Amino acid sequence: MNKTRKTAEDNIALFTYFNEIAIISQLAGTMFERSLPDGLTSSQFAVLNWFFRVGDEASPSRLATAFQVTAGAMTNTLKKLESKGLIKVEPDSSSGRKKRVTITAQGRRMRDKGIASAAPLLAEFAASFPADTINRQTKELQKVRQYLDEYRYR
Amino acid sequence: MNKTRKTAEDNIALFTYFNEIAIISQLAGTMFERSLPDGLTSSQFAVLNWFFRVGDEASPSRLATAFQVTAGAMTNTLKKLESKGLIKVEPDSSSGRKKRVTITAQGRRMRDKGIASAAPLLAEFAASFPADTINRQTKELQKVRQYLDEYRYR
DNA sequence: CTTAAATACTTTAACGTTAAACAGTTTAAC
DNA sequence: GTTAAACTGTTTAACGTTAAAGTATTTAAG
Repeated sequence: MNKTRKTAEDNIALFTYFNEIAIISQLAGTMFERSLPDGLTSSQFAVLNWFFRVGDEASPSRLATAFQVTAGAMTNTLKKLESKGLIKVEPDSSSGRKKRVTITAQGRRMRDKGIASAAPLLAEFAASFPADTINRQTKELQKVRQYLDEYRYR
Repeated sequence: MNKTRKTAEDNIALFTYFNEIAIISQLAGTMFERSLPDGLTSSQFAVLNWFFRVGDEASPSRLATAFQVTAGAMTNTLKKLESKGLIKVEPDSSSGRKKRVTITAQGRRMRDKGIASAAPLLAEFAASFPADTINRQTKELQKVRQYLDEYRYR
């Protein structure tokens, strides 16, 4: 088998790999979003959950970086959340171009409600896929993510 | 550690897992699409490549199923491909509601050009991630995909 | 100081997707 | 034969995203 041939096969394998990832992303995203309450989207929930996981305060750009979306996309998500009263967006006293984003009490309740709504879905999934299997795969995926993330800015 | 606590941790692990997948899907999709020639999108390329991988003839619904998109999305993709002369869409003589989709010679050339354009990207990736590692992960991802696919129609 | 560059965020247009409504065709039951 | 259900594909509106242009602010260089 010559080198060209091998490369061609590798390419097919990589297409398959990324195709599986794309389909899982799409199916899981749609299913998860449907399980959320009050028309909450995955993006919106992710932001609410960020406050639970990471901290009480954020800037739009920090959130955009955390979720790997453009600043424009985050502006849009934050607007929706703010109009629902789930977050508060204020000018940041430390800098006139920054904004200070915080979660409201209502936002915290919505995050908990989201967790509860999605729980059955996640529990069923967890029953089919052991936690340690998923955690191992997560570590492997993180390496791929990190690679792509660095490649992107070369 | 009680059961409720464990479930909460599992949920966080699953969020992380699906979040990694979503971000990889987005980054890889964007990067790959940028590497494609003549404004070809990932979806369009995927259809052209399907003809190479699977067979010479398809129906819109078969392609929609293969790529897990709605029929409407496939209609849109096929229209674009047809307007570029990369595929041919005809009525299917075997059934009045089906259509018969085939790739043109130009479409085959575009598929090859797409492969060539994306090759450097893929080669660099392949250099960082051994083929057998990727193939093992693909198998694991396929199980997850299959699960979601079945769950979806329950 | 002045000014150019970098930073933070918003706005707009374009794109691909979904869901839902729709039209035409085939299948199957009676 | 008639008719209801299932199937195949299209159209439309809405949505979240990106890229690019734009506004406002801060930083840094001269």
